[in-house]
Amino acid sequence: MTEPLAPQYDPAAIEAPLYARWQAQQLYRVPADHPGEPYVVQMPPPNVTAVLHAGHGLNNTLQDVIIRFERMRGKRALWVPGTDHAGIATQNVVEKLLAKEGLTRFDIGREAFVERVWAFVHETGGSILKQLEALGTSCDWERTYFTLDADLSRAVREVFVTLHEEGLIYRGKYIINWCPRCLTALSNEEVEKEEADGRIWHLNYPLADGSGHLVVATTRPETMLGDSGVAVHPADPRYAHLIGRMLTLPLTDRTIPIVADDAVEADFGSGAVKVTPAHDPTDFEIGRRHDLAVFDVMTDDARMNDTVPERFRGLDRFEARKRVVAEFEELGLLVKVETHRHAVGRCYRCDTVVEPKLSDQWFVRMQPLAEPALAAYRDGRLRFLPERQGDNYAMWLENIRDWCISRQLWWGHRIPVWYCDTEGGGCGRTSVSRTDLDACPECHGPVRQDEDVLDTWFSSWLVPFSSLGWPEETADLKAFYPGATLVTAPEILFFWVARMIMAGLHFRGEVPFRTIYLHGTVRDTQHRKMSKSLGNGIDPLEVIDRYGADALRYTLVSGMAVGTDVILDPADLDASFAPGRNFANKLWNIGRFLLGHLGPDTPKLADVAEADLTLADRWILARAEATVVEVTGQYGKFRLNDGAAAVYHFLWSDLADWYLEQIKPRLYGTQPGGETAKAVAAHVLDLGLRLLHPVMPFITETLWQRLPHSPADDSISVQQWPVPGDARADAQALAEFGAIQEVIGAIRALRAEYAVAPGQRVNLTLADASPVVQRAIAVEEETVRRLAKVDNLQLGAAPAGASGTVVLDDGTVVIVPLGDLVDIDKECARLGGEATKLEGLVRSQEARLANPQFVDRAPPAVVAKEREKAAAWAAQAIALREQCRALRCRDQN
RNA sequence: GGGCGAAUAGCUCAGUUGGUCAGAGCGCCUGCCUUACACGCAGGAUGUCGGGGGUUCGAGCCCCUCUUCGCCCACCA
Repeated sequence: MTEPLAPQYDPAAIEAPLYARWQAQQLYRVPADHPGEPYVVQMPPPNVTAVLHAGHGLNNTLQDVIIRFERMRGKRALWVPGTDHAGIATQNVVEKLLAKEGLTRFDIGREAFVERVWAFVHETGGSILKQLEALGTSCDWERTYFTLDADLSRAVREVFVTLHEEGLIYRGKYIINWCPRCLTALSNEEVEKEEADGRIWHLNYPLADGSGHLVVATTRPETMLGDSGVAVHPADPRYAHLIGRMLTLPLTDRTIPIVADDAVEADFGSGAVKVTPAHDPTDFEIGRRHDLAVFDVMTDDARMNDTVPERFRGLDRFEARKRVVAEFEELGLLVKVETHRHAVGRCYRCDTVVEPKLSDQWFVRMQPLAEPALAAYRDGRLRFLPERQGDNYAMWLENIRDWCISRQLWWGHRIPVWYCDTEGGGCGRTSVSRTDLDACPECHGPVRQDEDVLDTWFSSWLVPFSSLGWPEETADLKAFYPGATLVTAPEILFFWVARMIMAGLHFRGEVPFRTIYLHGTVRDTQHRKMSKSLGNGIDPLEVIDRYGADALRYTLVSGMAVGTDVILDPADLDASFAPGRNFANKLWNIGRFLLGHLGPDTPKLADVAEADLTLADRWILARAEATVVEVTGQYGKFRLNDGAAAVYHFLWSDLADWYLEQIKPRLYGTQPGGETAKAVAAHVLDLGLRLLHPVMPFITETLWQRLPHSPADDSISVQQWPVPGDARADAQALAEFGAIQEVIGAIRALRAEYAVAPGQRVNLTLADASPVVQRAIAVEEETVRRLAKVDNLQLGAAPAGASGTVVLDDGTVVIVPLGDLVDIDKECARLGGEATKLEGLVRSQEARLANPQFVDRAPPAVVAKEREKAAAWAAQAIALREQCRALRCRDQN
């Protein structure tokens, strides 16, 4: 792999072959006995049916940057990939496919359906992992897991049975969230609340004895068919006399009692609440307290069932609502309708309005699991980035509710519970078992396994240890648990992150990771989340195809500050990915130019005599040193964007714009010292490439392999991370070459201002040159001549004739005689203007320094600094005025 | 209803403990195809740092308040 670089940067041509090579070399394979301190990152397992989207791209890029950085730092860096069986999501996908054949899952039956899903998963599932490869992800693919694999299933079962034994899993009849489209229960977290403008109907319920009526307010009139009471607040004087009396429930032949309950808010609505125990969690509790009857009036798909009067049966809940309201109106029992803003819960998978439903489900008692998880946060064992996310975490744990884990689905881990039915002549025993049961352990009669499966998250909350072989005490488990950092989106903080922490503490006694980096979301220019339905998504594969994975990665990383979103314009990929695309192209050309001059004979920096180093050499080495410190610090703080920006600046501005320009004559052989320049250039490019490698792995590898001293068949991704001392700190070189840059900049600005033809050479006089400038010019005069196209260069007094002038911060006066190009009056006006500005600054500065409050209270260092500033400005202003006078004076001669 | 966050150049955002902090990238303007790169080079313009008050010798940076967005949580039917 050492052919010369192609003239054109073609990411497609380098990326895929490199990835294949890394895989073949098993660079990211991490056995348990791998050297180094462990650093483990668990990839948030994408849904097995998922297609790569921008969110995956961002999430996995960030993880890859972190893992590559830590790997190069000598850690035993392991990144564990996997996929999630994604119960509801996957089942929905396959059901849709079936629907195209005109079939439902009930038509083909459970066994055939599950087979069908497996076939689908084997056929198309997991392709997202292939897509991740295009990003350059350096995970250990040999460890790829699937949450329905036998070993992870075993862990799931072990956890279920253990928690059950500990009394932390129970079954019971409660109001749960029910999705009438998916036909399953959902956990609280799986319901997305959405504020919506709704209505609230005030309905008249007549007293049974005809002596009056009571008005109830409801947002869901259709549920009145299931009412079994009306509740008022015990201390509400309006209704005190009615407590205990009976009402006739309209549209039905039922009589229901009026009860008093603290749960009622007297101020809201009419102060009287209709109680529907089967269709509302609060009502369920009220019903329990007052022993009210329970009327479930809906089918699983949210139609009115046979318990309601015939004319309502079969009606969808929203149809039924209209019908009920209409009938109340006809009967003159509709008092009023008001608009009302309230939260509506929707299924997070299909967006259907969730129905509170009374049913038998399995739950995990969360309080005992939440307490240690909260303690781990409070005592600092967990760290959130951004920090404020920790409050979210704590708040959720403090108000935790039991977790409904059973799902009425077919795709997932079947609940390991077997019933010995009494109707079948059995003993009625319920068996919770680690192994499949064929017969009742008690009476040896036939058993029936629970029909339900477990919530998808009941397997993914275990992956920090189940992916490492648990419940076996494997070498992997010892070597890689606990992990170091979790990188994910805040959306799954409760679904996944918090639960992993609870499971980790409960089953392993340690938090599964220490740092939780919750990154932002990729959004469009209107700040909308990218989604398929909005059609505003960016396809990472298309971006990779057009600009390369490196360009995608750099753009994402550089746009991602901790705690912020990344905004990209899906309609303008060119503009969106310009930063990464431009930078990658620049790097390619830096490589093409520099590597073309380097060869096997290029000396190592260590073999270059100190005395041979020019100021420019020392300067770029000092810049490299500073960049090593900066980038290492920023990556270490997960400020990946700041780290990336620092390398960007080093490679583009310092190396390409200045150093490479400076050494050209030495490279071309028109000046001596070529070998030294090559050695320095090779050295700092090597450092820069290492620092950039975590962000742009492909192009850095490509260039690095062509550096003179890179071992053959080696990879930059397993090289050592640069450390301070790899280059060298040199404040003097920074200052002196900085002065050269200032002088050149001043000349260029003058040239531009006076429209000096690009090829035209000018003369230069440096008056009042500071010591730093003098020292710098003594050794880099040629650089100034060449980069600013200067002919004669002299230190001393201003020459005769019209000239342009710039006064540098250190007082050095840069004078470029420009003859006819200069309009003396204009130049004087310009200089005078600048002088006036400076004099203004000096005056305000002097006022400040004359203020005893400031001089006494501000730290001496600050005061001294302000004094220096004032002096420097004053000197500059004087120099400007002086130049103006000199200009007019010379003009007269 | 509660909690949290954000408002800085045309756009997307940095600005970590108050004293060169008014910055970067993209876009824009001017001039250049200078034998690595026009996805480039050189130069340049642009901001009462959301409004108002306050603390301080000194405030994008701290406090109060208002306005506008966003996120999370929530059993007032």
